[in-house]
Amino acid sequence: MSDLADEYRLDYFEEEGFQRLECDSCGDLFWTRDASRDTCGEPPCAEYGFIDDPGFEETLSLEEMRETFLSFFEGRDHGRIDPYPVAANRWRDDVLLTQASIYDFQPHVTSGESPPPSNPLVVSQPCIRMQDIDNVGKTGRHTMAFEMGGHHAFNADEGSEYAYEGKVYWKEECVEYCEDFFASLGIDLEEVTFIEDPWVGGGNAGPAFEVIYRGLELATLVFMCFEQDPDGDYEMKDGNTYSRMDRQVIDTGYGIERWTWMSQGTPTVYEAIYPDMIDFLRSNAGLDYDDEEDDIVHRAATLAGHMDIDEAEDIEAARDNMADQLGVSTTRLVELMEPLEHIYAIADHCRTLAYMLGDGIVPSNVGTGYLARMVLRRTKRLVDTVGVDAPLDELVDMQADRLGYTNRDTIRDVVRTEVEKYRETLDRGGRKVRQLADDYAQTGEPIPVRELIELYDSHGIQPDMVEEIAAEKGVDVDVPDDFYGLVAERHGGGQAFEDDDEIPYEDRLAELPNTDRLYYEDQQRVEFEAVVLDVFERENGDFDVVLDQTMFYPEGGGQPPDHGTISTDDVTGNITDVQIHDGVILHTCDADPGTGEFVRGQVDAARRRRLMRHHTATHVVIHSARQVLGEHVRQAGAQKGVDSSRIDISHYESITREQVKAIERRANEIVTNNVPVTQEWPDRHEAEARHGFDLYQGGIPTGEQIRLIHVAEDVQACGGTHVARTGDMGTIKLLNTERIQDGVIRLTFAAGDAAIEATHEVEDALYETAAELDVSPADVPETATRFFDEWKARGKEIEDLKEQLAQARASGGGNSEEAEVAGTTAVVQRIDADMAELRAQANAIVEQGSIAVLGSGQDGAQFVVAVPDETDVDAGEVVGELASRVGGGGGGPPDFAQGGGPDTEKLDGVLAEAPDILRRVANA
RNA sequence: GGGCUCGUAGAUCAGUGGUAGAUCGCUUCCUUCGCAAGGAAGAGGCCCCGGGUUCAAAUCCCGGCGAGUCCA
Repeated sequence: MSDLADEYRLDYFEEEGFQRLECDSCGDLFWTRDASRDTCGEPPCAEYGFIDDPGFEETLSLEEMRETFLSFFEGRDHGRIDPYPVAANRWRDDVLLTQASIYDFQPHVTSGESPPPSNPLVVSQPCIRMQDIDNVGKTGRHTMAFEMGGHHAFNADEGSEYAYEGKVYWKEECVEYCEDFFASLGIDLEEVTFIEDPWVGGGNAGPAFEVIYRGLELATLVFMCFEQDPDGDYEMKDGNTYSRMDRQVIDTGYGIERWTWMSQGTPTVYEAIYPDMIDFLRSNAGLDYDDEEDDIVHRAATLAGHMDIDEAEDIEAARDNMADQLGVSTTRLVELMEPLEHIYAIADHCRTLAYMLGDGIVPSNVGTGYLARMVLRRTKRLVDTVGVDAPLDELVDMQADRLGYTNRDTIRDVVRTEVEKYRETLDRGGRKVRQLADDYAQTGEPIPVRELIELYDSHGIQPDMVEEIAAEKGVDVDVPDDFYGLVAERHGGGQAFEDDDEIPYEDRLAELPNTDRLYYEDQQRVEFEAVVLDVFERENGDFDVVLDQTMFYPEGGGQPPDHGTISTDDVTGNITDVQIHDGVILHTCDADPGTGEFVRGQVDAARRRRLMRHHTATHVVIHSARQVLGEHVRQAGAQKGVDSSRIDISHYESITREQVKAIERRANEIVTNNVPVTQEWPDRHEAEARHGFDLYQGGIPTGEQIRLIHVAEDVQACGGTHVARTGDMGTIKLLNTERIQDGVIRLTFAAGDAAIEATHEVEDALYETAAELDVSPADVPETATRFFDEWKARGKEIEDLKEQLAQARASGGGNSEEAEVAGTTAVVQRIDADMAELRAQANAIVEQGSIAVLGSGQDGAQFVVAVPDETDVDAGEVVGELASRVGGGGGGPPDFAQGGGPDTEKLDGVLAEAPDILRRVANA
């Protein structure tokens, strides 16, 4: 095993007279110019040393700090690039949110597949880290939303075949840049420490420094140069072994907020970065502190570094400790600090929401939408707790305004919709808990944990809300410490792994050249000639054929593969599937054309035309949906087909019929305008700069160049095949909309002849209905309503008549037998009617004070037995006896029972025995 | 992507195999100059849809649709 220690021995440190020391308090190793230092300088080993005593020469706002950082590095040959969205899933599929500036360049740049937009480069990247959520407001330094300033350099060994090559700069230069930047802000470099803190993440690793100044970590310098390798020489803190790779990436993170805070020396970072919002919230919540109280708050701020819930094992103990040092009671400290902490958190969470919603995330119960929902609900709770009297959409808007978002109306609309949904959930939850509390109030037992878990997991009701409501009803609640652990347990741990499509002949494929993709050269052509490069026999007897070039479109981007034939002079084979693997296209064929043969290919033109129409229509539909519903609409999945296609879009409400029509109108306008559909292959960074990340509606392509499809003013990165002009689609028809998740709507549509076919189906159904009702199609809805109303009225009338008939029969005899049982008259009667009528009849007889035993031969043999009050005969038992004789069963309460069986022919005989049975039961 | 919960009168819900209920709201009448309130009577249900089990399903089972919620 190699030691990482050597990695930290820099010539720069040597030349500048640095010492490598060990922290007296935590034992971490660090580098410093000041040989007399005892500690590493980071809390909890030290306290904040800049509160009310700014650490830089100048006081800077967040905006000024960002600009200072960017222009410093720009002036040192770093290309300045625009920040990426906070929704990282817009350009990569392995994470949800952007958590660091290096995310912008993963995975394609860090892997060497694509070149960086500039090398070296500098960026100030908005990030969101949900894992810090509990620390926000408490430590004074943690924020969920923040800007990470990063200067990055991508190095690759000479001769390696990456999109970049050679050395830009490495550790020595990086540390020097960092120190120069500090120096440019006028600080004494003697006070800075570099703590050795190896970094591991996402299969890569490397040495790294945490850069500390006056108790605050201001930057992290990561030197990514290892990759996971079971035979590697370096064992890292995650327990895995790593080996050196042929790329070296400089990954730095400068907390722009913290640098701003350092320059101002305010009690917390929040007051430094959005002072106006903090002022607004404080005065709105009525938090006016006098000088003495203010003094406590300020002094507490210097100690707040200890509040980190990751570090401090017990937040209570940390508070006691602080109160002790400040000479006030813990209660008083909490009383002063807690409302402030809430306000800080509100400001931060609103900024987080502004980022998320501004980037088009729609609250939902899945993915990033769920995270947005969680943050919003938490924020709403804080706002209510601390007593801020302003609508949440206004608070989020303050941040959206500050951050310069242009879609502020949509953001507010989304927040209002979501707050309303939350209110309904709380209402529903409140009712549910009250009901439950009433139940337990009766028994006097506390509400059990089982119920609490159910309330939270299935209904989203927090245990503290249950406690609150239960307390009103005087019911105890026992919330266990490991509550959320118990919830997790209920979900089980099983994680299904998806099988990668392994190809048995992967090695041979790797040696074949990439197939020439003729379908990009001329998307309208369906015939071509090619040479067979290789043939692989599949297990089921089919063959996978590799050609030097092909017109067949392989499955991809939601577009199914082409079908068709390939033929030599001797053999013709049907192509049933086409797949692409690392640039090599496999044609699944039911015949073997023979390696080296010359083949003619013929694509199934009708199928392909339909797929192309649907693919272009997909672009047109999402473009129209964005125009009708708003810019936040984004593709959340799509599947093209031959008869219809579907596209899932993000949207926060269900879509109205009017909106569907508007989308359809807009889409067909584009069709009617008959504009050309064009493709181009620009450099990916150039394309991103020109069109933004909305390009990637259908997924993230790889490579230096990406293919763009232009349809009218719509531009999307897309690998599919398209019609030449929009008019070729003929027409676009939306067939259905459904809400497949909260916040995700599925639009099903058809284009061209498929649209006509789909319309015919709907019309056929309507015309058949109209013919059946004998009215014109336009009158169908009205007629259906009338029929339904009449049907209901008749049902009531029949019920009424049955009642009357029963009364009449009961008083007018009929074919009934009478017998004396238990001092009462028993009426035994056969009426071949349904159960409802039998019941009505039985009730009528009982009202006259007699026992009723009724049988029906309609629909098998059925009985109803009813007994007047205070007559000692169990109707249930009687029915049981009767029913068992016709091969069935029955039962019911003692005064009214029903039953039956299949043997209808025995009915009369059984009814004749009824008086005997009644007597037997009465005597029992 | 997975787990869980729920669909019954206009609203909120009870009913967990055996005659579909409560509260509020609604209609009419009584009391009142009128309103609020009170009293009396009444209307209002494809028990989400489709299959299955059963003599019998709102109730149990399966599938679908719709809503909610927790987690990745």
